Amino acid sequence: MSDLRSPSPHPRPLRLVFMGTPEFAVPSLQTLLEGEDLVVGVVTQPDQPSGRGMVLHAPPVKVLAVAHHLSVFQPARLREPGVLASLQAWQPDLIAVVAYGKMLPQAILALSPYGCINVHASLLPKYRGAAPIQWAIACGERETGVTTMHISERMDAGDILLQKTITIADDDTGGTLHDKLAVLGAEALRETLQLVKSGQLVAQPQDEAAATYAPLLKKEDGRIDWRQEADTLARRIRAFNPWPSAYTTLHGKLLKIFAAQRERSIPHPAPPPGTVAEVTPVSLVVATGAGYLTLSEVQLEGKKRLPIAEFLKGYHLTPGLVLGA
RNA sequence: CGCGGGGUGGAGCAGCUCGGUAGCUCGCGAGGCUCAUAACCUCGAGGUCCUAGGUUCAAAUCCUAGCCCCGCAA
Repeated sequence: MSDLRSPSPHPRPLRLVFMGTPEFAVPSLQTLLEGEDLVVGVVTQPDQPSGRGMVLHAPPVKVLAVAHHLSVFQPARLREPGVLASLQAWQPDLIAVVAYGKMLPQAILALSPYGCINVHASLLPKYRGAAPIQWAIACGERETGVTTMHISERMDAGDILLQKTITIADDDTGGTLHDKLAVLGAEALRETLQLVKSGQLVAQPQDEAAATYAPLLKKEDGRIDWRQEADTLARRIRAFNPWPSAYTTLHGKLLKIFAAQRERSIPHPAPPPGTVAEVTPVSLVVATGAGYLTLSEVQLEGKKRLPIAEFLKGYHLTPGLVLGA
C-alpha cells in the first residue's frame, strides 16, 4: 500500500509537523531544525506530574521546541474536538512521528500529502512495539537498527522506507543503545525526507510472517527470577539498565542490579537459585537456575548506585544468604 | 503539601532509640614478611559528624528551619 499521493519530486522545503515526546525523539527534532525544511508545529504529550514531589514536567521534545520558539500543541487525546483542525491549520506537507506515545487516528494519517512517517528503533518487522531496544538486547540479538516507515493503522506495520543497522556491543545497555539509536534514527529520518523530496522514495511492505513483538516494559519485568539461567539473567540485566532496571531483594529491601556477568567456575554442590554462593572483597556470586552470576554493579533502596567492591565494603554479606526471598 | 531512606576522615558503612573518649571494612603513607595472591603483620597520617539556629554542664545523638543525594510512585 502506498499513501504517497505525490510521487513526484518536491523541490521546495517541506512544511513539517513533528510529533514526539521523550528523549529518543530529541535528536530527530534537532536534526530537522538544522535542515532546510520548515518545522511548522510540534505535537507532544501533555506535561505530566512526575519525579520526586510529583512536580509537573514538560516532555523533552517540548523543552527543545520551546527553546526554538516553535508552536507546541499538547492535546490530551488526538480524537478530541479541534485537534484535527489545529493540525490542518499548520498545512503540513508531511508529519514526522518519533516516539509520540499514542496511536494516530486515520484522519491524521490522511491529513497531509505525504502522510505520516515514523522512526522505529528496530529492524522491522522484528520488534514491533513499545520497547524494541531493550528486548533486542534481552533476546541476545547481535545487531539491531532503526526503520523509517509509512504509518499505517496497525502498530508498526507500515511500509518500510529506509533502514539503518548497528552492531550491539557486548557492553551496550538499554541506555547506551537507546542513545545510539536515537541518533541513528535522526539520520534515517533526514535521509528519508531527502528521498521524499527527490521523488526516489520506495515503500516496501513488511514481511508479516517475520514480525515479532517487543511489548511495553512494566516494572514487574525487571524482577529477577533466579531460576532462570545465568546467561538469560545477564542479558536482561544489561537490557533493563537503566530502566526499568533488574531488581531483587536483600533483607527485604529493594536491590537493583545494573551489571552482572555469567560466572564460569562453578562450585560443586549447587545451592538453590538466588543463594549467595561466594563473597570476596571484590565480588559477589549468586546461584541461578543454571550457572552462576557475578554481580558487578548494584544499588540498594535509598542508596547510591555502586560498583560491587564499594558496596561490599559497607555491607558484609555471607554465603548462604538468599536474594529475592 | 504524594510516600519513604540517607548526608559521619579519600570510598562504603556502624554509632543516634537510651546525649558523656570518633568505630568497622577498605584506601593512603612508612616499615616488615613472602616463590606467590585484590595475601599477611606492625606503626602512622587523615574527620567543621551537610548547614544555621535552639535545648543542655555536655549534642554525631534531642528540637526547629534550610540545602543536597537516593528508592517508591507517576
